[in-house]
Amino acid sequence: MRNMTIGKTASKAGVGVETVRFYERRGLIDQPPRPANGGFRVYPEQTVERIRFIRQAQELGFSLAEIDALLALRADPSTDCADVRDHARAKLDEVDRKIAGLEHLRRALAQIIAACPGQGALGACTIMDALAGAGRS
Amino acid sequence: MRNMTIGKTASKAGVGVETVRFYERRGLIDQPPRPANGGFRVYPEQTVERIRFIRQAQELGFSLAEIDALLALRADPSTDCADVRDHARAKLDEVDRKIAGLEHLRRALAQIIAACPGQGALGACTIMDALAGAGRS
DNA sequence: TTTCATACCGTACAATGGTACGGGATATAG
DNA sequence: CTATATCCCGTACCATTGTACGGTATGAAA
Repeated sequence: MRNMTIGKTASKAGVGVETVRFYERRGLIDQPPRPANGGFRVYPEQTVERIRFIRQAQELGFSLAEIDALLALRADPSTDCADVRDHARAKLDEVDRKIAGLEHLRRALAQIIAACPGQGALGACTIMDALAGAGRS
Repeated sequence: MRNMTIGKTASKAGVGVETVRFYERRGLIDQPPRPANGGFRVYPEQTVERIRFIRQAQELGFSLAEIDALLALRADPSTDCADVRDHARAKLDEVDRKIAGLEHLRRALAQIIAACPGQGALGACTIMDALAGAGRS
């Protein structure tokens, strides 16, 4: 099953053909060898694994730009495991910050909902008041 | 201070001039009266408040499309406060779902970081293993 | 040999919320 | 009167992660 076409590679990796070409343009996967001038791309099995790496990292919240960096780390023989862990930690911090922001938002929303009388004309709608910034400085 | 130019209105509302025109194109704020044909936009004080409403709602996590709906509710005399509360509750649910997703992610990241030996060659890097999908089915 | 799937390429489009630019008109201050 | 600020409009661009399309070439199977 080695030396696959792009379609075979894409389906094995669980992505679309266009996605593979997109990753190639993005520089996330190597230019595959092409017979002479302009023939079909021929992928080694390794490429499937590389695409899976990309998708897995995406599921862990890494952007393609960050995955670029992870792949560079992986390719560098002088990389220590601690370098990789630093990236993971930075991402964890980022996730924590996002959660904190959303929880802040959640509290604000919950509060204006709790203060809402639940029915009646808009003139007495505390949510509309909150949106209009009634309590602004 | 009524009957302001777009620049004055924008700065009072705390946004850029382009943003005001963008909101107008988007239909979020009314076409302001224009003297005869093609003169300058002249805004009433009300517009400043409307832009503030938009920004406040954005801070509470509403998209411009959702703010469209809120503004329509506000303009409709038959709107009951409960209608507004429904929107706020739907947004709260959405925020809750986002938080849950991020917490899921957080756990996954924390787990691979905890399993990391913290130093050493990449061959033994459990984070890289996790990214490569070592444990895939 | 004909047909069909698949491959190629470049470009445009999707959603979001603006920002920037170019060229021209006008208002306000000095 | 002149200079500068501000306004006008239409259009393109920013970032992100792909997806879609049109036209063409090629490989493989029947």
